[in-house]
Amino acid sequence: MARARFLTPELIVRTALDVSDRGGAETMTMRRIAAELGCDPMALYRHFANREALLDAVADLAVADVAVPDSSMAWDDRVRAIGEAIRDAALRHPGITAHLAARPPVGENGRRIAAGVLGALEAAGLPPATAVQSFQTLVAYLASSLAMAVQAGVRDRRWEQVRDMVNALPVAAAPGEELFVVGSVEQFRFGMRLLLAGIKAEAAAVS
Amino acid sequence: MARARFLTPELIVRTALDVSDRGGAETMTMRRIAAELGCDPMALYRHFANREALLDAVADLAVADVAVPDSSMAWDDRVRAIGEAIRDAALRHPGITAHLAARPPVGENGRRIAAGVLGALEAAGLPPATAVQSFQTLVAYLASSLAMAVQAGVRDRRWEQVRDMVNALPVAAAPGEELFVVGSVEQFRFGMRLLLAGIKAEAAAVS
DNA sequence: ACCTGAACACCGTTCAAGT
DNA sequence: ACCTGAACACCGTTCAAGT
Repeated sequence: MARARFLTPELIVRTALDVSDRGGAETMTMRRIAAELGCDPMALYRHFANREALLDAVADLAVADVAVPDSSMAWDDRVRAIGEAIRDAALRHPGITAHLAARPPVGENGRRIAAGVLGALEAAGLPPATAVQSFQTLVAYLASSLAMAVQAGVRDRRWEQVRDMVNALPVAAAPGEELFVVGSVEQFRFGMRLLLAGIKAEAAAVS
Repeated sequence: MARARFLTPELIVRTALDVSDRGGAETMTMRRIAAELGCDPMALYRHFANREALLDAVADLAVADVAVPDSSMAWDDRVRAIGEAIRDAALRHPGITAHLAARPPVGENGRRIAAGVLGALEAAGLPPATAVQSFQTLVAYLASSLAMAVQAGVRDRRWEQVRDMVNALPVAAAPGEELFVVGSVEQFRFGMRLLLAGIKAEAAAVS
């Protein structure tokens, strides 16, 4: 093995995301990533303080290809588009989604996307303080939705318990089962609709 | 040590929550819980299939004292009250909150609370399918909010990065910093307000 | 029937050493 | 300057054995 300093943060992060894409969250260990790179586990600590810092960078990379629409698009369509793009990114990289959901990424891409959402909310006519609060609410909803979408995607006995519990709730009349699927796109869009309606009400109250 | 079968699921779960309350999530290991009980780690596996199953039970116990208001209370006040009670429970048991947020509890208490929320949503005049979708949206929002409330509560250098990122977002005018606090009660209530406004709009569209 | 103990196959990370 | 290797202090869980 060449001893040249071939190790860069970018290469480590890309390799870690690769490992996670192939084997899931639990395979993304310092030892496994190092093995993939052909280096000693401890070499990674030259570039990241610890495992969490590395996972932060991986989470930010996972949302790298989330596009932020420009202001020619209506503000609510912008928010919807960004939300769907983040959800798609999470489904493409399920192994890092739990980390993504647990802590909003504060790296380059996280900040870029956050600025896009906040811009849309200000275009909605919200005063800055309300825009930031709405932004935070959207982040909270998104985070859980990503995690749920991924968990619903894997065939998981444990997650089916949640779906079964929701289906067993006492409702007056039983609609089609497809509506009850936890983590589905339809469910995701319904939640976005509620939040956007709430934001519109805030904007209307101001103007 | 007495060899009598003193070990029960209830005692194990209560002890685990105790350990978590005192030392946080990372101290809640099979080995540590067993040490606290004065038994062998493997004795726990006689009552729980694995660590995840045990944590599920601990999460359900953590929301045991969340009260569900009866139907004399207005439906939206009921939803708000349950939300705040769950948030309070999470803050009282921060060590299990990440698990609680990652997977809605499907135990006795989880089902009881779920039925309470769903009852309130039907009282709002939503048709069953919409009520279930609204319920799921509330669960998603709540889950993230709990995790964020707990993370904001601990003095955590990493979490401060998130707050700093939000504060650094380009807004037209800078409001008071207290509005920007990620995980605050005010922020939590604002999100509930958005969702309840959205649910009211759904109910109005039906009637 | 219920609990134990040793063992397996891992972890993240520290520290002293190599080149 | 950068990487290595052994070691530390842990994990969850399997399996065969004890009483």
